[in-house]
Order: sequence, then structure tokens, then C-alpha cells
Amino acid sequence: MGRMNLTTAGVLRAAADLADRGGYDAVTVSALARELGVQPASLYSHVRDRAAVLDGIHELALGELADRISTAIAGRSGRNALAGLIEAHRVFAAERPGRWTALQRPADEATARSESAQRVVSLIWAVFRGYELPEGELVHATRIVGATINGFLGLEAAGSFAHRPVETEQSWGRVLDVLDGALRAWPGGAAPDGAAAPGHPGADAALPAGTAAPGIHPTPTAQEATP
Amino acid sequence: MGRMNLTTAGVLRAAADLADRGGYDAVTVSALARELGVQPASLYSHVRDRAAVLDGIHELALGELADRISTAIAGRSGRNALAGLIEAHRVFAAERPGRWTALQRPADEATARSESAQRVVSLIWAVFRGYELPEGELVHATRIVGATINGFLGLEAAGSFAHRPVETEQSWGRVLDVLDGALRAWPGGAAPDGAAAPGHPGADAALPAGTAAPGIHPTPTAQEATP
DNA sequence: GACCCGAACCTACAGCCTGTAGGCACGATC
DNA sequence: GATCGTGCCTACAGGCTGTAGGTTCGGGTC
Repeated sequence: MGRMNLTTAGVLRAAADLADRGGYDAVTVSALARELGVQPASLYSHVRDRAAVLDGIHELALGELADRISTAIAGRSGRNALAGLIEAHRVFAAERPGRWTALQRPADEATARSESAQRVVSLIWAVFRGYELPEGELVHATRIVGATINGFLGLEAAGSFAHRPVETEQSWGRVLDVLDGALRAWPGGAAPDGAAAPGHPGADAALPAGTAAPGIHPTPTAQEATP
Repeated sequence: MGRMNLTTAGVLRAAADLADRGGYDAVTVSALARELGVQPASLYSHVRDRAAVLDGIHELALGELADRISTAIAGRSGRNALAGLIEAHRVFAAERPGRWTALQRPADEATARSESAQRVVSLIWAVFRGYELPEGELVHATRIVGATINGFLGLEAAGSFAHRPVETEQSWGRVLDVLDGALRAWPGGAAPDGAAAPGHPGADAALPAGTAAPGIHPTPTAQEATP
């Protein structure tokens, strides 16, 4: 076996594919090395450590998700755009379970500030443009829509809906209904100019760029929520 | 060091505490043994393997969560009960991050059918009784409410809302508003008798007992979503 | 009170994983 | 053709899981 001429990008891509095929936890340096026909130690020239591999999958996945969202909402607005947004997430989660799991882990600083993360946020906000949310409610809406989508897909992936595929599709339909309804009659006031209670719109301005994904990725697992 | 006279329950309790203090991933057989002043191999008489420890934490947490929900919704109904329900989740997640993380993992069969799991579901349905949902929509509502709560808390735990505590509290307020509004004007028809589309109420009867938590726990991490 | 037995914990070990250190070899460059 | 750097290697230290088999303590029995 001569030189494989690996690159960091190639290693990360292989890692992401391995995660999709064998499950997120199967992404070990050893398994990855086996996959690439190389000794484990050799990978450390291309990748700092295992955590860097996982972070790499996260960012890779973020970019791919942004691409999918982009095409899913193209030429659509309002409820249709929202449908495209959530469907893009669901299809991505189903087709790329390992990549999707990576998105649920806390993102490292660099990933959170990455161009991919910003693209995802921009696309979500583009969808919200079809609803007339007060400026200050954008952040909250992003968080809640993200929470619901990720929460639902998490439950689905964990098998909580197992063996009831028909009902699951109906539930998914309700997700769209509920979110569309919520955005249409947003509690903070639905008028473009902040109407009134219970939030003081304008108090929270739009997120400064660079603050990164303010509430859609990453998601669960409180691994380091240790106090 | 004489006999420690460990019990399975004691080991699991120590494991749960360790998870809360050191993070979910810190729950290794080795660390647990150190904690208990015992050699790693000794634990295998009390616990089948590491997975059994994690499952044990899951079920333990489920019971504790049920207790908290129970007191949080006692004597309340409608929006107040819903507020108690979601607040109980949030407080539990904040105070017991390790236990809460355990709840996000796929539950094993036994845990899913456990009495604790059933208690949680019953309590949620008790809250829904204050809203006039068609029978067939109970499942969907449970899933969506569970998805939103878990999704939000997941984002919070992952630090996605980091350094914006005020906004986070506002967002949390919106969660209650949105869920209350959704339940009040449920898309499948809000009348006690299933009005009409888009779901055929009655087609899906109430969940058979034994089917266990149909959509609130467990949650994310598609570890075994490998096709 | 001597004996026995089982439970509780131990040591030892095999196997896999991460990450570091240092070596060799191939190929590009001069 | 000699040199140098990069790409991958072997070797190893240290940690974790889980199995096998030994030892000791304490309670029941006669």
C-alpha cells in the first residue's frame, strides 16, 4: 500500500460517510484509519485529534444542509417556504443520519462562526420574511422553530414513534400546521411594528453578524453542561 | 476497605449523580468504580454492562421527572398546567443535566415500557385534558409539545443561546405562548368531537397501554439510526 | 463453637481505543 | 545523483470494557 495522499478534507468526508453508515459513535480514529487503508497514527498528520474530526463533520454537514435548504425554499414564500425549510431538515436527517447527529452536538467556536452556519441562519430568516414578525421576535422565532424541528426529528430518530409510520406522517403534518400558525399569529405581536406585550420588541435588535446560529444548530446532548 | 455492600440501585444512583457532576460521558465503569471505592470488575456483579448503567440512569430520571411534573401541575389546568409541565422539564434539565441527557438517549425496551414512562405520559395527557383536543390528536400533540420542549432545552444546553440570558428567558416565554396557542387552536380541529380534516380522528385510537411514552422521551442522537 | 456456603470483592488479563515519538522511504528539487 | 521534506509507518504508554477465576467475610446449621 503506497501513499494514499490523504487530505484533511478527504479524511473528513470519509468520516462523515462513516458516521452515516455505521452511526456517529462508530467514528473512531481507528475505524477511520481502517476505512482509509492507513494506520491510526497516520491520521494525526491530517487531523488534530478525534474531536477535530467530529467538529469537521459538523461543519461539513452544516454546509450541505444549507445547500438543501437553499434549493428547498427557492421560489417559495410563506407557508410553502416554511414547508420547504422543515422538509429539507427532515430529508437531510433521514438520508444522512450520522451527519445529522453531528449537528446535534455542541459546535465549537470556529464552526459556530463559520460561513455555513451563517448561511443556514440567513436562509431561515429569509423564510420568516414571508411572515410579518416584529424585528425583535426574529431571534425567538428562530429558536422555537429550530427547537421544534430538531426536537421532532430527534424523537423520530430515537425511535420514539416506532412502528407507527402513518401516524408519524400525520404528526409531521401537524408540525407544519403548528409552526405556520404560530408564525402567523406570533405572540409578541404580529404586526411589523411591534404591537405590544408580552415582549418589548425593539429591545432586542437583530443579531449582530458573527454571533452565528442563534438557535437552530447545534442541538441536544448536555455533555458539557456540567456545572 | 472492607465490603461496601453495594446494591444495583445504589450503583445506579451514584452513576446518575456522577453524570450530573461530571457530564454524561464521564459515566464509565472505571470512574463509577473509583467513585464507589471499588475495583471496576466488581461492579459487574451488580450491573450487566455499561449500557445497563446508562439505561438505569434513564429510568431513574424518568421517575424523578414524573414526580416533578406531578407536583408542578397539581391543582392547575389549562395554560397554567401547561406552564407547570414545561417548567418542570426545564428545571429538571437545569438541575440534573446528566440525568436529563440520559433521557435524550434512545430508551431500551424495558425502560420504554416502565411504569415511570407511563406516568410521564399520563401526566402530559392530564394537562391536555384542559384543552379540547379530539381523541385522535392526543398523540400528535404529545409529540409536538415534547419535541418543542426537548428541542428548546437541547439548544439551551448546547450553549446555542449562550451569553444572552435575558433573551433566553423571553424565548422561553414564547414557547409557552406558542404551545398554548397551538393547543387552543389545534390544526386537526379543536372540537371534542373530531370535526374534520386533515386527520381522521378515531382512526387512531388512544394509545394502547404498554406502548409507552409515545413521543416525549427519549430524544435525539441517532446513534443507531444506521441503516 | 466449628463448619460450610454463598455473596461481595479482588487480581489478572485480553482486547480495543487515543495520542505521542521517532523512523523510513518515496519523490520532487537542485 | 545527492538532498530534503512529506506521508505513512512501527512502537509504545495509558485508559477503558468485560471475562475468568481466586479469596475472604459473614450468616446459617448442627
